[in-house]
Amino acid sequence: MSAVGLDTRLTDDHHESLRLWLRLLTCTHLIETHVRKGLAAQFKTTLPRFDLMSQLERAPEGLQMGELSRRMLVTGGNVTGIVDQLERTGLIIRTEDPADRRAYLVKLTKEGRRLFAQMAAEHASWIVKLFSGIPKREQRALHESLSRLRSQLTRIPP
Amino acid sequence: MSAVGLDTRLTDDHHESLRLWLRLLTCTHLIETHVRKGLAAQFKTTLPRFDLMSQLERAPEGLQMGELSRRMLVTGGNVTGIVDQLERTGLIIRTEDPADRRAYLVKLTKEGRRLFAQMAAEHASWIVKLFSGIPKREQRALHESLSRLRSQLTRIPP
DNA sequence: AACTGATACTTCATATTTAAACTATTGACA
DNA sequence: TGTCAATAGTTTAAATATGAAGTATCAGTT
Repeated sequence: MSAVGLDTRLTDDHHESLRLWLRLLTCTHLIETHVRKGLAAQFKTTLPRFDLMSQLERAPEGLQMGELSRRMLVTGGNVTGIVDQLERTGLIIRTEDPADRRAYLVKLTKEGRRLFAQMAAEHASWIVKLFSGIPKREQRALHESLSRLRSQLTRIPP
Repeated sequence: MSAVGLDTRLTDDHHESLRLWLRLLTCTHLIETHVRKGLAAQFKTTLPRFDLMSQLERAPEGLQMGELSRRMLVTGGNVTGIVDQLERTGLIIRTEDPADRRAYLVKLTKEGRRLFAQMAAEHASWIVKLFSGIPKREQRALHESLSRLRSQLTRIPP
C-alpha cells in the first residue's frame, strides 16, 4: 500500500469515528428532548429531577450527595441544586448519615416513591416506543457495543 | 405461552430498551465531558461554541439563526446566546441576509476559520482515541444502527 | 493529642438551556 | 392593496451545569 493510500485511510478513519460520534450525540439529543417534553407536559417536572429520583429508587437505604454525583455523571454543585429543588417540593429528604457527619443520606419520601412509580411507567413506555423501530436483536447488539465503548471510555480518562 | 409469560416478556423488553437508553446516555456524557475538558484546557472555549463553529465551517455562505437552531437541536434563544458570545470574541459575524430582512447570515470570520481548523484537528484526534478500543467493523455497525434509530426518531415526534 | 491531607458538601460566578412572550418582516390571499 | 397567520430573531425568567473556592469533618500519623 502506498504512503498516500495509508494517509487517506487514516483520514477516513478520523471521519468515520467523527460521524459515529455525531450520530450518537444526535440520537441522545432527540430522545432527551422527547422525554423532557413528556415529563414537563404530564408531570410538570424535569429530566435531571427524574434522573435523580430514579437513582434513589434503586437505593432504598439512601445515597450520599457524592454518590449521586458520580452516578449521574454531573458535578457536586449540580446535585446540590437539584436536591434542593426536590426537597423543597417534598419528594426527597436529606437525612443525617450516622456514619459520617459531613454527609447526608438522600432518600425518596413516600410521596416521592408514589410519584416516581407513575413517572417511571410512563417513561418506560416512551423509551420502548422510541426504540420500537429497531429489532430486538439489533438492540441487543447496540447495547453490547455501547457497553464495550463505555468500559473503554472509563478506562481512558480520569 | 401463558399470560404470565407474556407479561414477563413485555417487562423484559421494557428493561432492555431502558438499559440500552441508559448506556447511550452514559457514553454520550462521558465523551462530552472528555471533549469539554479538552476544549477548555487547550482552547479556553466550550462545547456549544465549538459545535456552532463546526456548523458554520460546513456552510461558507453562512447560516440563518433558525438553521443553526435546527442543526444543533437546540432552541432559538440558545443560539442567540452562543452567537452573541462568539461574535463578541470576533470569531463569527452576523451579516444581513439580502433575501430576508428578518434574518441574519452568520459566518465564521477569518480568525474564526483559523482557530477552528486547529480545534477541529485536536477534536478529531480525541474522538479517534476515545473510539480506538472498538474495531472498525463494529464502529460501522454501530453507526448503521444509530442511523436507523435516528431516522426512526425523527419520524415519531413533532 | 495535634497536625495534615483527603473527603463531603455548599456557595459563587458564569455559561448553557428551555419555554414562553415579544417585535419585525414575510407571504398568501381576499 | 390591506389583512393576517406564519416565520426569524430576541428577550426574559427559571433551571441546569461546570469549575473553583470555601467550610466542616474524617482518618492517619506522628
